[in-house]
Amino acid sequence: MGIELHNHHHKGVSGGWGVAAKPCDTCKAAASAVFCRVDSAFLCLNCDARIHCVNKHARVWMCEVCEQAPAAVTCKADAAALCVTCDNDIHSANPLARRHERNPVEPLFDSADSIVKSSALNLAPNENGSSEFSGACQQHEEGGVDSGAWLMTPSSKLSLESTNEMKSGELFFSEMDPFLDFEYTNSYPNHSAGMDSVVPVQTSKPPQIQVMNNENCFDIDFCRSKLTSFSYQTQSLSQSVSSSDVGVVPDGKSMSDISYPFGRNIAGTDPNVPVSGTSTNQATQLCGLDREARVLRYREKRKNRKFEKTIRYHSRKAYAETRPRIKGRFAKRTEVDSEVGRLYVSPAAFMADNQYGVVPTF
DNA sequence: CGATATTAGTGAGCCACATAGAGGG
DNA sequence: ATCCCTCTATGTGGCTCACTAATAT
Repeated sequence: MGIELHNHHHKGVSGGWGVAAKPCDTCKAAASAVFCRVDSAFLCLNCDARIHCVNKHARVWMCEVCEQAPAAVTCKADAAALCVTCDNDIHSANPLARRHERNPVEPLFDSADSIVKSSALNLAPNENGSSEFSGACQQHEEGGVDSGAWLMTPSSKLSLESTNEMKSGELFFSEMDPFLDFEYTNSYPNHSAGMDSVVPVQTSKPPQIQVMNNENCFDIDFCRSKLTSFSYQTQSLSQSVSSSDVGVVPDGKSMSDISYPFGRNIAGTDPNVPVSGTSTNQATQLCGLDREARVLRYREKRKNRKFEKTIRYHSRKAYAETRPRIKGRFAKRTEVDSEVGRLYVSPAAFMADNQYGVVPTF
């Protein structure tokens, strides 16, 4: 059941820009959630649980963007696990993206399904009717240290979002790229540094991070600790929205977990997983094609967004780079300069070397 | 703790000239 | 309709300077 919905959303929204998520190599029906390195197989949660209940091979989550390849890194700013291709694609788009802090993804050895479920369990309301997460949130808001929200797994992120929505009714815009679309007023400790908050300074090591080996690889605890240690200031989110995109994706009725397919299982779609309340179910049902289209449009827009200077005419760039300057300003080219310039580098040759469109002028 | 000085960061503007594109013949 | 020519606006990178913010005294 959960897998079916999972798959549905893979194809509809998060499934790699219209491309269906990679199917499970075993059942061929559900979308793969993890990749087993030992077996070289893509597995859905159910098959993974069945196969790896005994043989606990090292597996990794699927890339959250393309869902076609195993994740290779986790991006702190995007709060996502990405494959090598998507990582290169996304984080080479602009200087801001390049500054995103990424860490090698660490394999999981427990059943992915159990991890998902344990995440949900940790989100179950306690006696006070609030989840552990909300407590962590509260602690954070009371002066706690940002404990690395970016380290959440897809499932835990979703759980967090849905729980948060259930609790406060506020939107949780995890889908948004916070550093590009919002003005966070205080979401991160070092926000005063402006865009430098892209790579937040960690004054204290997040509890869910464990140094695994001498290769500076972090063990991202995909199980439970991330949920309880995670903290986020939803208030700052809801109050600091400034982008026109904001009104596009989260509609206040549905979950904002489109990019976190694994989490759907715990969002009320898996009968085996306890979910606090029915609002998430209702919210899921309210996910319409319109919203999916909006989300898709947003993600495409975000993916293609570039903040660096766009060179429209490479030929002009080539000329500008070869032109003589005086204190940075373009200077008149003397005959000597012209000769030197031609001998030194011909813009046409430069463009030809760089495979630009050449407009011969010499 | 407030005032002043210093440092750091940011963005607009300038320059010459090849070229894209519009317009006319 | 097509081609050719002329003219104009555009875009290009490195540097300076003015301004603001942050930090130090």
